[in-house]
Amino acid sequence: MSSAHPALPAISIDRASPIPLYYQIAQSLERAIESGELPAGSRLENEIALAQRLGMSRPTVRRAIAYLVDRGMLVRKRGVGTQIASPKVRRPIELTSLYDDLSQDHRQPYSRVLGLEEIPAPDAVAHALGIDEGQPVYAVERIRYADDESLAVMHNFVPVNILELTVEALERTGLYRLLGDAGIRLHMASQVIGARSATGTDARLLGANRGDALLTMQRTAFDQSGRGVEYGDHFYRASAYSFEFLLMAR
Amino acid sequence: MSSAHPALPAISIDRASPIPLYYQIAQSLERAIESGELPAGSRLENEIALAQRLGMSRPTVRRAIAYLVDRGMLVRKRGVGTQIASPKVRRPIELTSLYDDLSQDHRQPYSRVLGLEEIPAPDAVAHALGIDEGQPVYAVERIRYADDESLAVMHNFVPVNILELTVEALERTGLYRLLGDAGIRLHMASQVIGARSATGTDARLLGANRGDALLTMQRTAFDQSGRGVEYGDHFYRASAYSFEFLLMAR
DNA sequence: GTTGGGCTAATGTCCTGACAACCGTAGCAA
DNA sequence: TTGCTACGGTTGTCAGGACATTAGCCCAAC
Repeated sequence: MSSAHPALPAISIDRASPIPLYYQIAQSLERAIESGELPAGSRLENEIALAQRLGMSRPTVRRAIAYLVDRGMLVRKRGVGTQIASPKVRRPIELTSLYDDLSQDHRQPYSRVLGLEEIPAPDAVAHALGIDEGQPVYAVERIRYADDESLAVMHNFVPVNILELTVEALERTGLYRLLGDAGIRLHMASQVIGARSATGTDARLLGANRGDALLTMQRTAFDQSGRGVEYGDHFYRASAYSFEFLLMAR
Repeated sequence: MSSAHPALPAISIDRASPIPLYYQIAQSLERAIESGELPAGSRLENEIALAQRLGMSRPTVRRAIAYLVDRGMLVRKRGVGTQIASPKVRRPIELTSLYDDLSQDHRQPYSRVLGLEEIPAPDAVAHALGIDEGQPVYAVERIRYADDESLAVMHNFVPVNILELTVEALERTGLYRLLGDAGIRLHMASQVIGARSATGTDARLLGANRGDALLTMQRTAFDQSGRGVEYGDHFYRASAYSFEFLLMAR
């Protein structure tokens, strides 16, 4: 039941811009899809026609489309055409989302720094980050609150040569923002998620009860060159927190 | 410290094969990397040289490299070159892994089917899958064991028009294998992971104790056209199970 | 009614060629 | 010694073309 006449989205291209043409096309299409100008399920123009209409080559248009297919916004079927994917599947995966999804809620996130020191990397941390044992790392202990309710206890380890950490900066903007500001772009993260019951110490830190269910996560984040940038070991009040994310096949 | 003379991996190409050239190159390179012929950190030949040596065009070689960069096996830096990524970051994300990672262990997985029936889709299930409420779906309840130890209780819902389910098939090969055999290729999955304490019923099913920490997961899986294929609501003994996976940025 | 062939339209693969942008380094000049 | 510049090497972008492969449809033949 897709429309027989594919809509012709308005695509503005600036050939003088340093932004690559394929990326400009992709963004224009993305906007048209998000705005509903190209409704889910409808067909996109075929590559040849689109290329001609925009006055550029087919490979460039193909690359733009491939980019959007890769993030799940479009679906291509050989011999058939290209369709706009359903909104359900459109969400991109964000590395930071596991961390900072709070700020997208209406709740006000806040982190209190319990401790910040420079220590030789413990074995487990060094191994995860791929650095030598004993190399100096920052060790940070924080409690995360949302609306005065304690949510999580977070332990982070960052090699000192990555960036400089201060209590003020950590409480102001959060660790991942600081990494980004230092020019470190995260590429992938290895995660382990589990659960356990709260010990007395856990409970006291979180203001919870002994035996309450906790959600635990260990994560190692790598930058684009594969260098280990941060190792974290956290636990969350299960009654107040859950992880939500998309996994892509392959 | 990368080698000044990049190694020249043996790459066998069959131009008569229906397998795309870029994919043949990518697989050859992948084998060379996995085997250690191309050690982590070493530099790859530059695109031009590689293309000439293989007797094919630069775009084809570029596509092969892009494929491997995308799955984290290679790291490219403009103006510098292409390096083999560290093994830590090399593992691809597998949708099935959250399900079937047990078989990669030495432990013997086994699922017992407690119930299999055809029911009208409950609201939550229909909403997750993007189908109309009341549409017929299979409802499966299973217990997963590993070495006679109960691990998880799994509830799955699959639209009946996707494939035919039987108790025998489910106990023989597992749901995801059945979906694959039916020609359904999973594309992405939305997941929510949380934790809670076991109720009396939970404990009885799992052979655990009331109040034990449980790891919970709800997942909706979509095929390549964005069609909802399976919804699952599971809980695991936290002492025996954890989720491990890689997240890629973007 | 069913099957099979052929046509059409669309995406998939691959080629050649050209230029741009970027990184590191070597060399030169202040 | 320090800082700037120029250059070589490498990946990034884009054009235009050719042919292959696939899915869906219509229609003829059985």
